[in-house]
Amino acid sequence: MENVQGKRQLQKVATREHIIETAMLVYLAQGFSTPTNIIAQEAGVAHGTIFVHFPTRENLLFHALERFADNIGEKLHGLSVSNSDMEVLIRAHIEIVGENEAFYKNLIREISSLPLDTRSLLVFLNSIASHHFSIALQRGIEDGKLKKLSVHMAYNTWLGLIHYYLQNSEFFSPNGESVIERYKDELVNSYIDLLKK
Amino acid sequence: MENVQGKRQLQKVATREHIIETAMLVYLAQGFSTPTNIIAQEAGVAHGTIFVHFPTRENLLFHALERFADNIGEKLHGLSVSNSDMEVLIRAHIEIVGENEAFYKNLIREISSLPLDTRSLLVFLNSIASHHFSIALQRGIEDGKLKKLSVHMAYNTWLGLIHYYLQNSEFFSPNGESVIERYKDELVNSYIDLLKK
DNA sequence: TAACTCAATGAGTATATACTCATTATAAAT
DNA sequence: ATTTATAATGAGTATATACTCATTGAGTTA
Repeated sequence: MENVQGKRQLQKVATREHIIETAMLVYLAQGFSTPTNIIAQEAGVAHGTIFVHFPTRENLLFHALERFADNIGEKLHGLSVSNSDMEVLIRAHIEIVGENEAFYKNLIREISSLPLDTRSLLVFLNSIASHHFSIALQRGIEDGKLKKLSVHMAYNTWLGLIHYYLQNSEFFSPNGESVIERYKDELVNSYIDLLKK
Repeated sequence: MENVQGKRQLQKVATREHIIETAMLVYLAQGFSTPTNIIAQEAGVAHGTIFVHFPTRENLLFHALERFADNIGEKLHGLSVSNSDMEVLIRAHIEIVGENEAFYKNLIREISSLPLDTRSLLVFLNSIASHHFSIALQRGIEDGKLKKLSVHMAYNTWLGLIHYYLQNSEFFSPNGESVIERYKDELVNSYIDLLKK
């Protein structure tokens, strides 16, 4: 009976899981370069236990980030359901970003210090959003509502704007309030203004 | 005779100067978090010599960044001379960014790990550019060439776009070529398209 | 010339942090 | 019941790096 797992194996899986989940929480609060000893402490395990389950710090980071990316990726896929109108789409998009603001903020700030394999996770997320964006822009152009613009540049402008606010969030929201929550209407409205004929 | 300086004092000033200039070069090539021992090595002085001239690593960093900011700030002031046309202005602006691409790239990537006093340097640079931008936008709106837009949002959109390309430069220019050189026309043209009625 | 001052040196200290491994306690197998 | 396998431990190791300080040797002053 191959599937029967003893207490040992179950415990091992549970510990690994617990470490990943703790790491995700700690990364949100303290950034992705939080040392392994802090994560061990928060998880209530010995420092060495981390390395029983993950060969390196980067490996743990990768698994935690992958899980974030999976969650958000699923939400982004859902954008397609009914949104071919640009304004509706980017409003839904910024809503998702807002729900994961801590993740995006840390990712954007630290991405250049992250290992290469983790960077591809952001590329993956962007490519999902990009696809829906492309369809909505084409539609808007065909309907004569939006300017004829390069999809590529229009999308990068939108991402650039959001990233700029996330990266400089203490400047825009000095008290630690959510930047996206505070500026989403202004961001969506002024971006749509730019796209309109 | 107060101004007479002996060999000693001259030497000290020269060494300090040499360390700052070396640091500027090294920072451009290796990023602003290059360790002090590397800078000492490149400057051909002992590691301890760094701390004869600067109390902390951050202090050296501050002096080097301040010098970058002064140089660029002067160029940015020059934008005012003849540019009240938006397209001319942002083309001149991106030209200056391109001339200092390595500096901007490192600054944008590492700014969240830099000490607070150095961040104000970027705020300072942006406020100079922002002033010229504001004038050009008002002019364009009054002339009926540009949409009525919030100066603030229009400027942040432009900066966001440039920062996005700088931050993701290996993605846009995988071979290490200058991103700004390669994309400046496309960036200026598509941004101006967005502003036009 | 002798005494003194100080810029520069570089070996040494302090700290942070990733990762190792002998040991332990408990589950599993005999 | 005894032996074996292994999850977890935590003290220990290795490395990076900011910063210190006693020492040196050349410049300055008396």
